[in-house]
Parts: sequence; C-alpha cells; structure tokens
Amino acid sequence: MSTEMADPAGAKPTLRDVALAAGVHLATASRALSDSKTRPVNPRTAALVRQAAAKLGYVPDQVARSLRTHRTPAIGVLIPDMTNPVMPPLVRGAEQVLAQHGYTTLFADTDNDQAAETQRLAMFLSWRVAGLILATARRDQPLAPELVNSGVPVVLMSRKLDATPVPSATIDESVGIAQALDHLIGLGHRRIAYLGVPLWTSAGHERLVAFREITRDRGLDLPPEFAQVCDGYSERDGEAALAALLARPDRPTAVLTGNDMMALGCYDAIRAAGLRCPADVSVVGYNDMPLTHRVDPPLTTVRVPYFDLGRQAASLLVEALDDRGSTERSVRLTPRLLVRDSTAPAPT
Amino acid sequence: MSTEMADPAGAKPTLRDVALAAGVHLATASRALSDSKTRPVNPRTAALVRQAAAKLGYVPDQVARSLRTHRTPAIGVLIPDMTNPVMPPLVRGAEQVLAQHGYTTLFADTDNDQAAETQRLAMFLSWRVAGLILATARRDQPLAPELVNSGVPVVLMSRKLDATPVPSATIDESVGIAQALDHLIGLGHRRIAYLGVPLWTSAGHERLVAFREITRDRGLDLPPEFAQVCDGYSERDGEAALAALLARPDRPTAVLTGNDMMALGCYDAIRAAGLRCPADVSVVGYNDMPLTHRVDPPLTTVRVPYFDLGRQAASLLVEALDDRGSTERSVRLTPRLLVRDSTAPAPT
DNA sequence: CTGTTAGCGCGTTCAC
DNA sequence: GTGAACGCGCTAACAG
Repeated sequence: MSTEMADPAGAKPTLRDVALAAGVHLATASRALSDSKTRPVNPRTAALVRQAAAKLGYVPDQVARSLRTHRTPAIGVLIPDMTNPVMPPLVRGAEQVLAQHGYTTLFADTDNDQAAETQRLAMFLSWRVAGLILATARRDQPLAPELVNSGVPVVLMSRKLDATPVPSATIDESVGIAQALDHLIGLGHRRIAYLGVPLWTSAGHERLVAFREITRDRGLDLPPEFAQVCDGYSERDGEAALAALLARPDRPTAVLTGNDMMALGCYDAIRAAGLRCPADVSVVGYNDMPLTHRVDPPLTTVRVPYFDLGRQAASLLVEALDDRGSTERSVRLTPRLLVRDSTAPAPT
Repeated sequence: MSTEMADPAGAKPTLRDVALAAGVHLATASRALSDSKTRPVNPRTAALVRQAAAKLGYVPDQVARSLRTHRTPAIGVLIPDMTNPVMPPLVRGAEQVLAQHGYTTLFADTDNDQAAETQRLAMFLSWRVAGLILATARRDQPLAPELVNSGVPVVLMSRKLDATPVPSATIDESVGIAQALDHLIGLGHRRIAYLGVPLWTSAGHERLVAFREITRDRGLDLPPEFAQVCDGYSERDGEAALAALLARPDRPTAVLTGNDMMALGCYDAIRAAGLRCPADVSVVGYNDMPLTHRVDPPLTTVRVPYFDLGRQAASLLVEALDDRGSTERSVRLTPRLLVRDSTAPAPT
C-alpha cells in the first residue's frame, strides 16, 4: 500500500509535515507561521509555508506549544451556579473578551459546593492556566492557599473579599440602593424595609450596609427589624420576611429586596395580607432578571450591567497578564434604577 | 544566596522534585501518583511519594502529560448564546458529568455568529480536545469539514442535523406538541394556531411538522395560515403573528407557540384585540423558562428537561470516548406539559 | 516491583 | 536570512 500522499483523514499533520511540504526547515516553518519578531523570515517563503499549512489542514498543537513556552493561553472561570440569572451574562461577557485576546475559557460550575470548587480549581491549575476569574468568592473566605502560592493571577467577578485585596470587577451597590431609596422617598415613603440576600457575598453585605447608611443619612428613623437579611434567595424567603413585617402596626409602605425573586415573593405576602402592590405597598427588586417586566405588576428594580461586568473582569485579567502583574487594579460599575409599576406614592 | 530549600513560593515543583524528595526514581513517582494499572507499585513507596507530593504542593502538569499521552482530557462546548434561557441548564448539566469523568470543559459562546464559531472551533481543535459538544448546529448546515476530518468525536446538544447522522441528545418534540394539542382539544378547542420559532434548528422544524401531523391526525381542519413560523424568537414576533390571526373572522381560540417569549407576546396581541386570555384565547408556551409561573396569567407551557439533556449529551460523549467510538448512539428525552392558567375551555 | 531510556510537538538558542 | 540541536514535563516502553 503506497501512502505517499498527504493524509487528510489520517494523523494530524505536524509542523514538520508542513516544513517538508514547503521545502523548508522545521524552524523556518515555525517562524513563518508565528511571524516571529526577533527572527524575520522571507515573505516569499513565509507565503509558501502558509500555503502548505493550509493545504495540509495544519493546526498548531497548543499543548506542545504551551509546554515549550510555559505560557498557556487559557483562563479558568469558576461559577457558583449557572442557574442564577446573573451568571449567564457575566460568563458571556468574560468569554467574549478572553477569546478576543486569544484565550480559551475553561469553565466550571461548582454548584455552590466547596469540594467541587476545590476539585475544579485543581483541574484548572493542572492545566497551568494563565489566570483565573472567580465568581464564587465568599466575603469571609480567603483565597485557597494552593491558589495564592500558585502565583496565578486572579480576578474576582461580581464579588469581593473582606480581608484580602484581590482585583475585582464589581458594582457600586450603594448607588443602586441610593437610587431605589431616593425614588421611594420621593414618592413620599418613610417606612421602608430592606429584605436582603445572605451576607456571605460582598454584594449582599454592601447592600445591607448601604441601606442602613443611606436611610440614616436621609433622616429615616427605622426600627431595626426593617433592615433584615433572609436565609436564602427565593420567593419564599422574601414572602416570609415581608409577611412578618406586614403584621406589625407600623408596617412598611415600601420594601426593597436584595434580588428580584424575593421581590416577587413580596407580591405574595402583600396579597396574602389583603393589601395591594403598589397601592398599599411599593416593591423594588434588584438585578432586573429576565421577565420581571412581565410580572404583575411590572417590577421596579435595579438593573445591574452584568454583561459589562464580565467583560471588565476579563479585561482586568488580560491587562494584568500583559503588564506582568503591574496593574493590580479593580473596577466598579454603576447600576441604574429601572422604574416600572410596582412603586407608587405612599398611601396617606 | 543559598537556595537549597524547597521553594513553595518559587517555581512549581516538578515530578522530578517529588521523586527526589521521596528518594525514588522519576518513573516510579509517576506510577505512584497515577496508580498505573499495568505497572503496580509498592503501596509503601506509593504512600511515600504521595506524601512528598503533598508536602511540596505538587500539581501534575496536564500540558506535559497530554503531549506525552496524546490524550487531552478536555471537551469543547459551543453555545450559540448564553442569554437564551435554555442554555444555562444545558451547560451546567454537561459540565457536571464531564468533570465527574475527569474532563475539563472548554467553553465558548459564539453569539450566533459564524465567524466566531469558526474561530472558537479552531481554538478547541488546537487544544486537541478529546471531544466536542455543539449546541450551535443548524439543520441545513453540515459539520465543518475541518471538524469532520479532524476525527474528533462530536455530540449535538438539543439540536440535530438533517443530512448527517451525528450522535445527539434531543427531546421528542412531537410528544410536547401532542400533549399541548391534546390538552387544548380536551378543552374543546378546534381552531388552534401554531406560531413557531425559526426553522433553522431541528427543534423548530420538528415542532412545526409535529403540529401539522398531529392536528391532521386529530381531525382538525385548519387553514394553512394557522401553522406558521415567525422570523425571530421575541415577544414582538409572537405578538405580530397572533395579531394578524386575531383579525380574521375565523380567529383561533387557542395558540401554541414555539417558545415562551412568543407566548407572552401573544398575551399582548390578545389584550390589544380587546380579548382576554384565557377566557377568549388560550395560550401554550414552550420551554418553561424562569418566571413563566409569575406572569399574568401564569403560562401553561411545555417543560423541557434541559439539565438532563446536558447531562445526557456529555454522557454520550464520555461513553464514545471510552468505547473508542463504537457506540455512536443518540438519546431522546421527553418533555411534559405543565398546565397553568393561560388555558381554559374554548369559548362557545 | 523499580530503574533506564527515549521522545511526544514545538519554540528557541545558537551557529552558519 | 536559514539550519541544527536541545529541552519543556511527563509517560511508555523495555530491561533488571
């Protein structure tokens, strides 16, 4: 069986095959394809090599290249749960700029599980990723030691750490809370409650702190129970918390929640108490997840630019990778209140 | 500067360092850590090696390993758009079983763009991925030639190809359509319309075909305009299509749509026509995206097990990889109608 | 059971 | 400008 022909269906062509076909040396082919700055190559031969490569369907072996160069153009992205509606735009944004810069995105969903996170992190590290984007960070939990002394650059996405200063792309939660509060106050509300998401994320914590500070700032004198944190993120959590508050004689006339699901749960509590939204109680959500414009009533909520946040997180990392770790800065984006129909003037 | 000590903060320890520390040969250390089946190693020395590895913080270099073994435990996952609510559970499911089997997930969002897809595919191929999961397939568009003669196993997720038989994990669309139709027919509806999603996905095509077949089967005599396909996937697309139908003297009393967004657009058309849902017109959606239970009225829709679909797609691929490509089978899951409040008995 | 040796595919340092 | 040699970190052979 004579097999003198190039075998498009057989083994993958290697750089040597390309060099052979182009009638040049291996090293020349290498330089031609990666147009080496240090060792320029004759344009004519370069064209020849490129032609041969195309003809053979040559695809450079990233694995071999990485081993040689000790640079792996791959970034690990760790997500706590893709089902969380804020995650898809985050990931989409990150992947977009990473690909733009030639990086491949290694993806993992940890399902909010510590063991899963450790396992995925080890995977990423064994791939010698050039950097890591973490959307899984908990405020109180420092970066894993194996991570810090691996020396791999890390950027936190939509999260921050309390103690350790790690570059991050986050939003200014106080702006979102302030806009929501001022909207409500402008509508004449004075008894405003906050039902927060859990505090183990920086976002959750900052929203609560912002609520406390800004209400004090605006001269609102609220009972401490009016600023509380729920156990979870669900409609049921929001419903239960508001139900308790509505039973009070000094019940709130408006409620601001840490996410949209809880806001929708508030709808249920209001209805169950024989009240109406927004006539009796105004509701403001957070995140502007899909379809919140279609619920009844359409939800007033704080829109967070998650897609941009993902892009920024990736940009930060790419920058750091280029500048050899000089610019370890963070970025902070601004959310914007979206007024719909779940807020109305305070009842008199 | 004497640097005789192990440097946990310096260069990554290599297998040789581990072997040295454990007082064994490089190859022995290799076998100990990957407990090679073919070449068993003394449990005592194995423990020694493992201990040394742990102490040094050794992380095996997957890049070097892949170069040597010609096996890259990485799977590329190509997604058309993470913003599409069906995608997150798909990806989550796939990543979960891939990680379970030791595979790293390479992720890319093509933004429904051909050029982006080509670029990402080239990336994946250059990484010598062991397999590919594609959620981007278009019915009429065969697999890219560079892909087919790369020989990399491919599984299609939630999509199929018309001409080429590629293993896939999909759902049985005819079951979903049949359940929806029988529900409507049971409610006394006879004039039922279908407003489909575009036909370039197998799912879109199969839903339309199923609608036509089943309505004929059930003896419904529908004008051809009652089964139509919209240009896009949005609320506006659904609204416009239904508005035209509602203007007819023989307007439908029920409408089934190719996705949930279009179903919600139908709500708008119904309201604009001075009619009510479900009293005058019943609506059934498709996919059961988040919050469809909270819209007004809560949407009756076909729930599709996307998370399982993702798991199955990955399982299919892992199987094929184990069996060396012997079992090139496909899998078909079953959707289930979720009856809520957007459907009611036909008006008399 | 363990040590020895060779080389995966590529980029880079030297010589020419 | 181009050719030759070397080695990245690891595992598959083959001895011993």
